[in-house]
This record gives sequence, C-alpha cells and structure tokens, in this order.
Amino acid sequence: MARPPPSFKTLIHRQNPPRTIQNPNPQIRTLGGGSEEFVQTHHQSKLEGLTQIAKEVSKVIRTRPRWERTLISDYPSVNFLDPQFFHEILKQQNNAFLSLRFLYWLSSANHGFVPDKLLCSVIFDSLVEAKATNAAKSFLGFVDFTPQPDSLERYIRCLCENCDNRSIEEALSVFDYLKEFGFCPALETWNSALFGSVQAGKIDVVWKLYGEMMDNGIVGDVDTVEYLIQAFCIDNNVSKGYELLRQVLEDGFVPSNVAFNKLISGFCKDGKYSSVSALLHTMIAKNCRPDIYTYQEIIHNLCKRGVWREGFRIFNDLKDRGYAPDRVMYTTMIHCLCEMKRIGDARKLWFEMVRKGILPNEYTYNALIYGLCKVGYIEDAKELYKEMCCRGYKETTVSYSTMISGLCLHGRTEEACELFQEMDEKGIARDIITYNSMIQGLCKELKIRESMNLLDELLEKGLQPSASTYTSLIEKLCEMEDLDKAKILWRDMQNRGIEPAVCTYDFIITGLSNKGYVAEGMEWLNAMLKSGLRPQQQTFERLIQCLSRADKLDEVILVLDYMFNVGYVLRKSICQDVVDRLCDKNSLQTLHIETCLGFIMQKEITAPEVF
DNA sequence: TTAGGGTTAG
Repeated sequence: MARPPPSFKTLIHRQNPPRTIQNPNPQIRTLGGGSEEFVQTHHQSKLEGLTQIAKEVSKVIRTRPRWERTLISDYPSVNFLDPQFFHEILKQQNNAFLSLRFLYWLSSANHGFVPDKLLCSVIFDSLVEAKATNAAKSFLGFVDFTPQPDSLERYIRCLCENCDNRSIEEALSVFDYLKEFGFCPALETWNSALFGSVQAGKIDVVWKLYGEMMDNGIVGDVDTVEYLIQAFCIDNNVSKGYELLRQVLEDGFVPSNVAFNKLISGFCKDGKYSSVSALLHTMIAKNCRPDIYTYQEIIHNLCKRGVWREGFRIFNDLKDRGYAPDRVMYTTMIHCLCEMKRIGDARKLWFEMVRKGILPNEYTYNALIYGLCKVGYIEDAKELYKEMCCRGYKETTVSYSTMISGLCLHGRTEEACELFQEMDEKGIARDIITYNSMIQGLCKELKIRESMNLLDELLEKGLQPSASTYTSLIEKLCEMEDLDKAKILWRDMQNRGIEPAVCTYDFIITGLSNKGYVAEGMEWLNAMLKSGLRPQQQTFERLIQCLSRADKLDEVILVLDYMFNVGYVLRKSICQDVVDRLCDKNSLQTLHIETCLGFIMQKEITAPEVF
C-alpha cells in the first residue's frame, strides 16, 4: 500500500514549474492536424451550398422524432458520406448528443461512414464540454480514435467531477494511459484525480498519485493540500492532517472551510474538543468565518456521542448570534432530540422550521418518524409517513426500515411483516438493516423458524450479514435451550469473519448453565476472559448458581474470583444461595467450606462498591 | 445560490 508522504516542507510554490515532460508518442502528437489544409482545398461556393443544406438537415434532426427513416429520401442529392458535410452539421447543430446520434446513424452498417480524426476530435471534445462522459466513453469504444492528451485531460477532469466510483475508475485508467506515454498532466488534472479519489474513498490512490506528483516534480497548490487533509481525515489520521494544515498556514496559505470542517469533524469524532476549539480560533484568526457546515459537524458529532444538551445549546446559541440554520441543520437537531426521546422539543423545532418557510424533506420526515416510533407514538408516525408520501417523497429502504423497526420495538410484529412484504411488491430493496429489524421482531415473539428463513433469504440474496443478524437469534435459541443450533449459528458467524457481539457469549454461557452444561459454560467463560471481554454480572451469577447446585465448589470459587477481578460485587441473594448450598454439605467438607466462606467474606469487604 | 453536512438495527 502506498504510504502518505513523509514531509510537506516544499509542498506549495506560488508558481508551478513548466510541464517539462513532453509526449514522446507520435500517434498522440499528430492527431487532429490538417484541418486548415482540408478547408483550403474546397471552393467557397460549395461550402455555402453545404451550409444551407446542413442548416436544413440539422433542423430536421432537431425537430423530427424519426428522421433516420426518411432523411436520405428527403435529400436525395446530398452526399451524407462527405466528411465536409458532417463538419457543417456539427457547426450548425452545436449539440453533442444530436451530432453523435447522426454519426452513429451514418456509421451504421447500411451507410458505412468512417469519421476522420478531426471529426472524432470535435465530437469527443464537445461531448466532454457537455459533461456527457458516458456518451464520450461509448464514443471512444465506437471509433478507432485516440483523443489528444489535452482532450483526455479535460475528459479526466470531467469524470472526476462525477464522484461515482465508475467514473473515477475510468478517470484513473485514462490518467495511467497518459502517464504510460510519458505525458505529464497539468496540476489541475492531478488535483481533479486527487479530488475524485478522495470522493470515492480511495485513499491508497491519493497517496500513490501524490507520490507520482512528487516524482514528476509537480508542486501542489492549496487545492492539493485540501485533498490531502481530507485524505488524512478519512484515513482516521486527523492529527497528521492538522499538522499539514499548520505547515501551509505558516507558509501563508489558507485552505477553504471544507478542509477546516473535515478536521473539526475528525476531532469531534475522536472527542478531542480542545483541538476543535483551537481550530475554530484559527479559522477566525485567518478570516475564515466558521459556517453552518462547521457547526453542523460539531452538533452532529456531539449528538452522536450522546452530548445532546451541549449540541442543543450550540444550536440555540447560533440562532441568537444570527446564524440561520438550514434544513440539514434542523434535521440533524431533530434527529438528535428524537434519539434522546425529546419528542416534544423535536416537534417544536419541526414547526419552527416550517414557520420559517423551510420545508421538511425525506431526511427530516424519516428523522421525526424514527423519533415517534422510538417513543411508541406509532399512530402519529404512520400519519406522518402518509403525509411524507402525499408530499411526493418516495418511500425508501430507510423509510420502510424505520417503520418496521418501530413496529417491532412495540410488539406490532404482524404489521411490520406486512410492510416487509409490501417492500417486495413495490420493488423497494431490503437491506441488511431491514432484515435485522425484522429478525429481531420475530425473535422477540419466539418465531425462530421465520427468523431463520429470513437469514437464509438474505444470504441467498447476497447480502452480508452483520453481528446483529445473529445476536437475537442466538439469544432466543439459548433461552429456548437449543444450544446446538445456537452453536451452529456461532460457527457460521465465525466462518464469515463476523465479530460476534459481546453479549452473544453471555447468552451462550447462560444457556449452557441453565441446561446444566456447566463445564462447557466454564470453557466459554474462559475463552471470553482470555479475549479481554467483560461478561455481564448475571452471566457470572447464573454460572455460580448452577455450579453450586452441581456441587462443583472449586469451580464456584474460581468463577467468584473471576467475577471479583472483573470488578463486580456479590449480590446478597446470590451470596445467600451459595452459602446455603455450602452449609448443606456434610461435615467432611467443613474445612473446605470454611475456606470458601472466608474467601467470599474477604472479597466482599475488599471489592469495589460501584462499577 | 462554489464546496462541504443530515435519515434505518445493535
């Protein structure tokens, strides 16, 4: 994997060096030449005639839907295969798509037109200018033509603006093609490739590209720095990004708010609020006023970490200071209040937003629907869902999953099942969250077979299960003492490389204990502790109870020891149970019992009060 | 209206 560059000391120069690497590929260098010569060999009068007909034909192509069927019979005297005529059409049309359609028609088997390189070049450039990258790509596949490096650079930049993975892949492959032929793209193109890679989350590619930039003697600018800072943040290396920021600030360059906001967001995620504060001060000192995006990052992250009061305080404070929260900001705050079950406050914000003329969108609707479901106002949630649909917002995987999980949470599993079916009928994709919510709901009602069917179904569909997919299934199987099936699921999870939720161990240990398989329970407990996981107190207690009932006193002492080491204290009821059990034994074991009791008493005194 | 931000389980 490519590593981030070790130093940025010489990253920015005011003036970029000239592009010294020349294209050694004669094929690329000669493309597109000869147009002047071409034009000069024809008479002016012929040109005027062609122009007139091209005007008419262009109009036909523009306005008549099925012009392909009649064009030749309508203009029997026109030689459509004359390249010069096509050039005239291009001039008249000034529409890349129509020209391309005309070219495809002319080139089809019946007509057999072969466009010259100049024509290809004009069409390709106009497609790129119209940002029609898909058409440009299909055009390249259709003709035997390689655009000039400058055209390819524009194509790369256009592809990188698209921000989707396929475009970025294509851009990078064209980029590699240029480099292969020794052509060194301009800084603007390097930057757009960096931008595209950042957008696509391809951080390896960012470092690779940056390494190549340095190798080629290309010196970045403030945009380059911005993309590198973003790359560091995505790589969870926020402090390295901050270091880079400080370096360029020292050199007198100030990146845009985007870079600052990414760093702030990264520090918020890490809970490093002193760095957030320092960054806010730096922004103000550098005349970059923290904007709505800056505060939205802060509020969003505070709420995610459960510090909703502080988030709400900042939100209200911003309004007092004259910031106008927008729809996203309102949605973030409403969602956060919903998460905290502050449904009254969330509703107030909703109406405040509407009063200000900001219309809720699908995100806002889903956030409040989620909140209403969470507190059990299912009817209100349904009502709002209807309103959302009436307003023209489409039902989505998220909207359905929100309702399904809300219904399941409040025991209305049948209604959830109906919605689950409806999704299929309406062609709305179910994702792993939809399945997990439904599986949880069904498990709660002990409908294990239905849940297992859903697990099979999601696997068949090629969805990647998560730990939650298995958690409730294993929990219920253990509760129902079907330990064999629970263990099969456990192994299945492990084979798929899914890290089980910690509580899954607890369920299995408790299940084994309840079934009297205490030795195996001990094995699982040991495995759990060895992995540094913390069992729940009830897990220890249940195992201790079952061990003591099975007269396994040594193991009781061992588990008690583990439990105290983890930091739990022995509750009275369990203590009583164990002591009763010990005192029940015959006199031969008196000495041993005394030792045990002594051990318990001693630990009881020294164990920490609260954990 | 430069970019950059928001919704579903556990």
